[in-house]
Amino acid sequence: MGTKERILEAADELFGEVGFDGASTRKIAARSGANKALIHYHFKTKEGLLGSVLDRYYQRLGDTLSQSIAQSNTLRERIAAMIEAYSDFLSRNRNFSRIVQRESSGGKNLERIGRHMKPLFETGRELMDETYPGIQNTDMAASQLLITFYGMIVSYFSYSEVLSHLLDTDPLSPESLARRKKHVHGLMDIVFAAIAKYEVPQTERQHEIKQQ
Amino acid sequence: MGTKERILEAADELFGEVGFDGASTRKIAARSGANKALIHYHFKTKEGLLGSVLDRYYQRLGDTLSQSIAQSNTLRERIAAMIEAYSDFLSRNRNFSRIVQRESSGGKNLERIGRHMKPLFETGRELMDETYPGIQNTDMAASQLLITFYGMIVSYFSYSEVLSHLLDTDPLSPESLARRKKHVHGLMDIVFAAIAKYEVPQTERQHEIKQQ
Amino acid sequence: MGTKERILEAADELFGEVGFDGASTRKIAARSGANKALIHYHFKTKEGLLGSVLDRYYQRLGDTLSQSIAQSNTLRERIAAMIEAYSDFLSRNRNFSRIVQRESSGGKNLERIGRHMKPLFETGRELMDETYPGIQNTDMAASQLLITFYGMIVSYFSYSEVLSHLLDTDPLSPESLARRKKHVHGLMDIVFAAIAKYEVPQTERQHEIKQQ
Amino acid sequence: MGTKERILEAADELFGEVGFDGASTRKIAARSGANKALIHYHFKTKEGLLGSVLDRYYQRLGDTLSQSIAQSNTLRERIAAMIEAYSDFLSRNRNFSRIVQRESSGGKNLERIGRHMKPLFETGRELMDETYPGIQNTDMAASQLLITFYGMIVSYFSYSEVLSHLLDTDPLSPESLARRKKHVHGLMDIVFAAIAKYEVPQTERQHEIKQQ
DNA sequence: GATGAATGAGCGTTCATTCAT
DNA sequence: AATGAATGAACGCTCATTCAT
Repeated sequence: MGTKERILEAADELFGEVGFDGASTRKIAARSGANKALIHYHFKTKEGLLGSVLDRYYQRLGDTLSQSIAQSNTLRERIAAMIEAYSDFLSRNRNFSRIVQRESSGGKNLERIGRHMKPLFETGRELMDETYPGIQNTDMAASQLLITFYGMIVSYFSYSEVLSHLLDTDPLSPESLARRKKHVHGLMDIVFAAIAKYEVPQTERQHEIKQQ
Repeated sequence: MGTKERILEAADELFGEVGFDGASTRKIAARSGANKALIHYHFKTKEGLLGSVLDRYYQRLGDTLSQSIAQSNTLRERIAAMIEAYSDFLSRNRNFSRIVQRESSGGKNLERIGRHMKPLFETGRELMDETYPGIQNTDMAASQLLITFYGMIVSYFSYSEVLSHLLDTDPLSPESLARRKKHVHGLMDIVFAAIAKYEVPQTERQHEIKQQ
Repeated sequence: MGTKERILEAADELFGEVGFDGASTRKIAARSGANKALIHYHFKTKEGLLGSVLDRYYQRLGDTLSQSIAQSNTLRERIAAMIEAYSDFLSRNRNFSRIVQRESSGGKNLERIGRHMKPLFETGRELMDETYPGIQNTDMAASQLLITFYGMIVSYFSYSEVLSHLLDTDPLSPESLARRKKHVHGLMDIVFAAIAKYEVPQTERQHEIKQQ
Repeated sequence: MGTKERILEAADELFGEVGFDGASTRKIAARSGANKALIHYHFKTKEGLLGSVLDRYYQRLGDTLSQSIAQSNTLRERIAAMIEAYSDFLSRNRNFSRIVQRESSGGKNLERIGRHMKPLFETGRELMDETYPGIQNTDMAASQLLITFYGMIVSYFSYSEVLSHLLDTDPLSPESLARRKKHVHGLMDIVFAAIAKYEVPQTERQHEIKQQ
């Protein structure tokens, strides 16, 4: 592994552990075994380093999600696969959710995070609208549902350390993770069953008829 | 407003805007109009100041939630009222969710946050188990549902700044907030309708009968 | 002497010896015996410290020049006294000319130096025009003469270290300084004798007559 | 233009603009379009680069002065030509005076500057002593006059940026430069007229007679 | 001749904290 | 309760320079 990669790895860890402001370039250099000045040689600024860390994560996340969608057949399966993949990615990359969690509450990288999430969000929205066309313009609009699913998944990881104070078990143990996953899928089933019954708006139905 | 209170107010704002590490005692002193050394006179350390800010918030949150529950009659209403109150509290106290958001991803205040949330979490769990006794030991266990509801509510605020990049409208405008609220209530209705049908486990039902 | 004053003294010396960029806040702190952070506490920035050093010098220079002028009777004596005082001030404050020398060749303090020199320059100009009204609008205009006198005096000190390579004697020894001074006064005599013969412009002379 | 020459050019500019300490090898490399390490390949150290820049200037200055002297007939004309050429050289090479200005106030290149100026100074001195033999051992000794002329010329350029704050016009505009030049020549005339009357010391005159 | 990576020292500045008053 | 001065540690970053290729 090259020096640049080792710096990224160390920064990833430290940003996750103590946050952007809490991590110093000195500590990052020390952990990666690189010279302090090399960080600025490779990444210009500490901000730039965080940017690279985030870019790397979103690159991987994007790849993971595309693959998971590609392997599914029906639309309904794709939604489930996407949620499953996201959930798995977060549990495999604990630092990622921690970093995004903190940087999303204001900071210089909001725009970068937004830029990265936009295509993912759009893909999810289109997929949902296609699968459940009846939800458009209702309380269960695709964007609302996405935020809800995103929130119920991400929060479990973001707040896992608080949860370990509230629950009797370690929320990140394999058993706990499996239990959480079953809950998410169960809840998805309940919600999808409900919204499957939503009527497609009249105007759209006429439009469909005409096209036939 | 006394100097101590003004310091708390300034710290609250700055911790919310730039995070604990990003806020300096100098800036807090400047914004509150107090002398830098006074912060340590009143709060001993910067950590202690954050602790006081958090304590103040959880004190208010606890009061708000108790009141909202007290004003409801049926169990079902109490759950809804609690979720409603939490949601309103977060939208009225933007800095609170930002601070908790960041401090929950590791940090020295995890234990404090856990300590404050424990009674709220327990109240919620008991309320749910009482209202829907059938969910115990199922995928829709009270603790899972609470995490889910908490996540879908809190995330909307935590990620509001990212959402403003993903949506076409300001997620914190009164209209957007109202729309989100309708979605949360709608989703609650769907989920509660589903779990209301869960059968109470046999052993427990017998137990209930015996108590009668 | 207070700490702030000691910092100013040390900064004065180091700026003179190695220039603004060559002097580090660490060295200034070390030489003054003060804590490094105190420099920024008292002077905000290193720039600000240089500003204070310059202000202090120009304050003293202004006082010195006013006194020297006040003690003279005739106009002709005042000019000589001013030049004499300036010359003495530079020889007593070796660092001052070095600092001004360097900062005058571009830099952030040009405007400050200009601001300080303006009243001195104006005083000199008025004094000359009053004493030798005939020089106005000639090759020997007051402003040109001032620049010339200023240059021939200041350069001797600014370039003294180079001069010590060019001359056989130390240019700053009392004997050398005395010799230089005699030259300056001698040259002044020559020039003043010449410009004393300049005719006052016609229009002005008529004006004078009318006033009589 | 070769890379080495481009580096020299960039260093020249930057040393002139921000001084030796203010100019970094990185910026010099960037401006010249060369690799940072190449500077050390060609000039060994940053000091060495400054040395080369100065050498280049003094080479040109020496050539210019020799030519100007060569084209004059009488001794008196040669002195005037030399001063004229120096003055023109400074106005054509703004960075040169700035660099020398700063390096003359202490620094590691004092000796180098002295070495370069020595022959120029000696030439000037001999020329003056030859032309006005009466000034030897008087207040108007050749070395004093040279320093005076040098100072009144050089200062105008060194302090031009300060002067632009003191005067109403741009001191480097063609008009201002022409006006300054007329002043310098006028003053030279006054001084030369005066020293032309100085009696040659008795002993020397006898010496001269004997030589005839 | 030319380059990208690497280094150790040092930069100006800010930090939370202490203390005497 | 409040303040101005002071402190030592640490901050992000830039420096001139070296070296293998």
